[in-house]
Amino acid sequence: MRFSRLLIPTSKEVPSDAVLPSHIYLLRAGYIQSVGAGLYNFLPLGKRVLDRVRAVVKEELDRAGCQEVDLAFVTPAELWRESGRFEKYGKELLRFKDRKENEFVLGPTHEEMMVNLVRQSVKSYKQLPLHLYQIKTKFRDEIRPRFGLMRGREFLMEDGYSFHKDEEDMKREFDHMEAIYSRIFTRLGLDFRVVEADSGAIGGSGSKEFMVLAESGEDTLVVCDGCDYGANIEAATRAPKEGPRYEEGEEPVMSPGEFHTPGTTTIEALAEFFRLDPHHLVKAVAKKALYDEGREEIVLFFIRGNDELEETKACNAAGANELTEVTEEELRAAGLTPGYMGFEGLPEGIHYYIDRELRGEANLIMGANKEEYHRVGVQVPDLSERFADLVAVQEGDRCARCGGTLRYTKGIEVGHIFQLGTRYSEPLGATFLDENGKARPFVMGTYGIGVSRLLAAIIEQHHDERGCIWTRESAPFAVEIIVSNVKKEEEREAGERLYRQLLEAGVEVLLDDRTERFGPKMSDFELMGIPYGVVVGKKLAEGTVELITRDGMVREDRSLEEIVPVLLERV
RNA sequence: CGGAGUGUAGCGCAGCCUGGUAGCGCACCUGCUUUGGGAGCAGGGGGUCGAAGGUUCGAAUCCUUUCACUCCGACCA
Repeated sequence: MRFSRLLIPTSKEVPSDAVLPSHIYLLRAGYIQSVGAGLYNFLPLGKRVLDRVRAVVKEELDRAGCQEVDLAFVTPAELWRESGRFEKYGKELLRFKDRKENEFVLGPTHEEMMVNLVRQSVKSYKQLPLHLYQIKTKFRDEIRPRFGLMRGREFLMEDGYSFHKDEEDMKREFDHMEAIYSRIFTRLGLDFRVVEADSGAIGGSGSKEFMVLAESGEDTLVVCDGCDYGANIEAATRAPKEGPRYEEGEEPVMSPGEFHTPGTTTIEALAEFFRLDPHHLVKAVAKKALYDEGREEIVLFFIRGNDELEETKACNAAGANELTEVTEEELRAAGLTPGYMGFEGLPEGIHYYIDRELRGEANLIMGANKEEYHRVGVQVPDLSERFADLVAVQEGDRCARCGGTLRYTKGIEVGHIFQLGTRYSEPLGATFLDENGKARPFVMGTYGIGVSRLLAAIIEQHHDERGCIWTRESAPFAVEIIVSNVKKEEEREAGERLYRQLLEAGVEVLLDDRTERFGPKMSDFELMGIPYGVVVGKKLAEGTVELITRDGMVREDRSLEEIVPVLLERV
């Protein structure tokens, strides 16, 4: 295509609200245009990249035996009520009514729709397994959209759903999709890691996330330097934390009892007061848990003094939709004693959970539920239903698998696969007849790739101070021919000739035939990030052109005869 | 949802305090010159100043209401 005819509104100005390289460059290079909070238009260049990325996803999925479908974007609210997610999904669901006052939502994900489709058309185990997917716009009314394509409200997502006769076959497909997704991200040139994850609002048992490693990622990952363990902080586990080492006979031993501890409402103050490592102290974290139909209650979480509460884990333990902050006044109103709370002697009816690493521990200090008093020599009773994994893995903790050291790193979530089980098929009454003619709910898996987010992820990982650097399978064009001065007949003609040759060879090529000077053309080339550039200019007199590899801006002179074969070899 | 801030030409901004003909840079159009790193000169087009109401002889400017957007936090496949 000809640059002079393409709508590529590049800009020198850095958009004031953009901070991430991907956001800045995609806007400046004319890939996308902002239209509102979390809403973007894809301009010709952006659309080309989107189509290429989408094509890679489609090609791999089709080859893996998945079937593409396209479901309605507007979905009846009734389906969401059936699955129980109308409430649980919360404010992210954009709801509205049609002229007949029927309620609808814009699809943020399509489990309900897909189960509905399958329950109407699949009746026998002979039709299983079945994997259907679509690549479609989704809408989630995010609380705070930001970072351009990274977290938009409207975005393009590949969502796949597999249906199986049993757990075992579902797990087979889950592993299969892990391999397929890995192929997709590898083809797109991404450095990523597959990590264990929390299942969030989608539900289900096991889930894994595909994380593109980048400083600007919004997710914190825990990785092991000794093995290939990796997990989202929300789901990461560790070997039980070891306490401080003491000399023989130096370990703290306390006889049970209450102790007057004025002014020790924080762990630091308490550790100071007893001259003890916080490892021996029990921290109480209070949260307000929100449930369906607006029900809310105060829940307490007890963890070690040197640990931090991991909210997602805590939320799962409490079975709540959401946890929010609770004020000191609310705590007192519930009969609690902020700063001095412990799990013994709590008022009736207060729900609490204890971190599983505290099970069986003794010689602890914890609040006595009495102003200015702590209990010492506490032994944790075996209340099996109270224990849960509640704490955030910290840097330096030990790996549960190999004992190696755990570290944090940042990642961009570009894919997520779930072992769903019967989470949706059961409430929606989606069943098939097995070999014995018995009705059983489908066992499901669900899989998602953030296609538009991938554009941002690719740029986050592949850019320099001048602009984008697209990878081979994501680039809007493979080659850009830069005619240095189109008013020079010989340069223009040589450029045109090269352009025709590459087109005939089937190369996606962009010809910069604008009357601009050399400077702006080079800057635009660098900003847009097309992998290869060919400068037709000065050196034409010697029968050579300049081949530029965008990644690293490596320049080499090539004769007019060899330039086409050389390019064909590389793209 | 809490805190802060911004809405003036396509983009980035000044003007507002102290009311009196709506400006600057970039971009755009025309002409000439220039052409290997975001050119120069000359001329030109474009804005119901986010919206509604009020005060006033007169409102971008003061007052009230409202909408939108952004940032920080909480939150979030």
